[in-house]
Amino acid sequence: MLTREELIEYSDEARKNYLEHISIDCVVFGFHEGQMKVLLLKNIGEEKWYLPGGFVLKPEPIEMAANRILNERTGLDKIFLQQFHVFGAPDRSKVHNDMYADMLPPEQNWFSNRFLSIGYYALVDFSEVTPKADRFSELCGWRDLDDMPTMELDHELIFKTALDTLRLQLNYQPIGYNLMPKEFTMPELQKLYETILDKKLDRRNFQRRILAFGILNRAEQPRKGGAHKAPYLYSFDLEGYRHALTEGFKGGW
Amino acid sequence: MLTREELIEYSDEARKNYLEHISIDCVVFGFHEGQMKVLLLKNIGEEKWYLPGGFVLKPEPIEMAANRILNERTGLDKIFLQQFHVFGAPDRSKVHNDMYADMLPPEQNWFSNRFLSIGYYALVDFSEVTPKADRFSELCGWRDLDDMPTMELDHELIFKTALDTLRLQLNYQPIGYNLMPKEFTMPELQKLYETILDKKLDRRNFQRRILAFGILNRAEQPRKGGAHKAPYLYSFDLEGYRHALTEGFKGGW
DNA sequence: TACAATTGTGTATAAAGTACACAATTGTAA
DNA sequence: TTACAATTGTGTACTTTATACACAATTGTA
Repeated sequence: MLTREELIEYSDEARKNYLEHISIDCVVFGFHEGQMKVLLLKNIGEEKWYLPGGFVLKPEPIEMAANRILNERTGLDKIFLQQFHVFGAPDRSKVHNDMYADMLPPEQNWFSNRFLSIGYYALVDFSEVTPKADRFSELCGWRDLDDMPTMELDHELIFKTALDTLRLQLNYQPIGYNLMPKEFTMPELQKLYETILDKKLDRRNFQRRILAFGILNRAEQPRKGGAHKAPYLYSFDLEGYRHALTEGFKGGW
Repeated sequence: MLTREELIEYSDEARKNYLEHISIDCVVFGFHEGQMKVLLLKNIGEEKWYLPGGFVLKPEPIEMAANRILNERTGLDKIFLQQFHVFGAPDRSKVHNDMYADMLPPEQNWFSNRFLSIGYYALVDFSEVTPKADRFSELCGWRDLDDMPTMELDHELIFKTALDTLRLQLNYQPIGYNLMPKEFTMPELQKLYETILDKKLDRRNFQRRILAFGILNRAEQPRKGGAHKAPYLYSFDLEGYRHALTEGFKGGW
């Protein structure tokens, strides 16, 4: 929550620098210890959760805006980003419209604007992220996919749409290069797929299918030290991966 | 091209009614006599082609805006629309920015704005469309998919992205209900698929596969009068079709 | 040293996709 | 009237992909 003076300053700055009526919201997926995670922000002093988001600078490509916004939250530089939908209901920013409504007249108040939000989802390497809160939030951090809090505005819809899109893309694109560490075992990769899809897959059939895609390289040496039989280590074959990204897996027709 | 007076009037009206920085562009697909068609506009007195487009009214849901814009061009009421991408390069509206640049100062000139364009594609019944030009264009009409002219702005990119999206959706969604007349023959439907995909399909395998989707009903009587053997008539089974639309065809995983 | 947990690999069966052939219908030209 | 070309309806063999399931090997622990 801003004071009146802060609101004036923020509004003036925003109007000067950002495109009006346009915002960006990001669903950042990470994967850690067999759990799919999403990056969320929590308001100062309130149980109000949000997706990380921001605005587009007047001369800035929207893709770059999404990158900049996420760079501020994660410290990451080159982020795998996928635009997936625009959310354009007229009342979607109503909560924010009302929040500061009596502090400042609408023509001066940035938060009185109607915003269309461009949704991006990001796949990031969990271990390389250092979550940083923004000026409105006391907390920026990971939440488990199966333990998401209630979110403000239409952020639950945005999140759900992102997840649906990700699940769909699993059918014709490789996933994992941006989510897994350099080297990983087959069961670890399978866990990623199972978490995204929220269902169990057959271990043997998964291995055959994934290998048939031709996007993995097997290391010579298996991982040692752990309990149980030492599993082989795999890494993504960048050439095959990129090819699969552009060409897609299966023709369908 | 507008006169200075018209530009002033247009700009003032636009600023009053529309959300700034946001536009909508539509790729309207129709199918007629075995040819896929796209609805295009041509500027008055110039060989400049555009996709039909428009702006979003201040209190209007974007989906409704797209519907309104297309209703004005086609006369159609309930249009199958699919949002597919936002085009947000800063220089994408440069041609328009420059066009009226010396007529009016930027802060008053609507066309000096940067616009992000939300891309929608539409599938419509060719025979029910009555193309109507807008105030900037002398001509609104169909062009064959394989005979598209060079287009202005980034409209070629928008068109190409729409077509790619449509081809992708063919793999997990039924297509045709919005494009075909009530009754049609199997070869006619096959032609639609072949046109979209730009490749030949095997007649017998196509029939089996399409029928297996469970979205077609066969009429009792075949079509008569034509040359050659009388083909059966089919219509879409609305229940099955809707089910396939929401559920998708094949799981993949 | 037996055991539980986990990994690697193979095989039988079902389903889906692909390639291809032949018979039936209809208007047209001889 | 009849042969013919064009087109439609249907079926079958073969290949590829997907699914279900079993057993042997490895590793730390009790």
